[in-house]
Amino acid sequence: MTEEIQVDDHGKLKCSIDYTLNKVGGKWKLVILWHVTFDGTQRYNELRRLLPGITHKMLSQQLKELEQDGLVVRTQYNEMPPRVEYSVSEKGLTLKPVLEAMHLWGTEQGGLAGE
Amino acid sequence: MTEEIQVDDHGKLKCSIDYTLNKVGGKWKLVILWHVTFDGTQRYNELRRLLPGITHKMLSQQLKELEQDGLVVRTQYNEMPPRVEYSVSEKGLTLKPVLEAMHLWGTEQGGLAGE
DNA sequence: CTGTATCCCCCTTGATACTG
DNA sequence: CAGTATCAAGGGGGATACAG
Repeated sequence: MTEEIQVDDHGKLKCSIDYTLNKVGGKWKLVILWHVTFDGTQRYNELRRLLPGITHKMLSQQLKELEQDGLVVRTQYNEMPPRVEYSVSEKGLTLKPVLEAMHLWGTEQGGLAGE
Repeated sequence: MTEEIQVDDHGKLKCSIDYTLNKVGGKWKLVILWHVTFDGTQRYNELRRLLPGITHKMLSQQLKELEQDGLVVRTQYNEMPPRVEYSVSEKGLTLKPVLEAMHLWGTEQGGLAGE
């Protein structure tokens, strides 16, 4: 299969894997999606807690991109102090198979436990 | 699920997604694995053709890491001119569900075709 | 053909301070 | 609490040359 490789005008590869990586590639996005998908709606600071090592800037940046791509939903409550919640969108839920496959692989390959 | 977040001594997240990203994250590895998995064994230069935009350095570097992680197998023929073939390993095949999930998602979200 | 080594630029990321 | 702005630093990645 896949004998025909799709290439655009600039010579860039256009395979579906590539497309997916462009949307959710990088160090953080899939982990963020994992949490909002399986742990449910999270506040901004809760996400910080869940993602040790992430910086302020990275988190807000990645969240903004995920929101712009329609993968997460941002809900702001105009209270004092402010409260903002992030949840997975319908579209974001379509990534569940990807998340589950990666979770399963990481688990089976010994990613967790006393290593 | 997953209320217990695994963290190591250095405060780094230790979830299975994270583990997987460490092994096959980045711009190229999953695409390389896609090709050797579904298009079969490939020579070095064939891979270059299949991955428009990749540089010499990146390809050999990524291949080396994939080989060291046991995900691809490198076979060298001592001929003249040299010939080296890369194929997916048994362990590499365990990533098939991940590749398929990402391929499906990329396809459904309109990653291919006239966009 | 299949790499490795070197140099170097730039882009991502981090740290910090500031805002609503 | 939930961000944004700014600046600086580091390293990932590119171009090129060289090697087996």
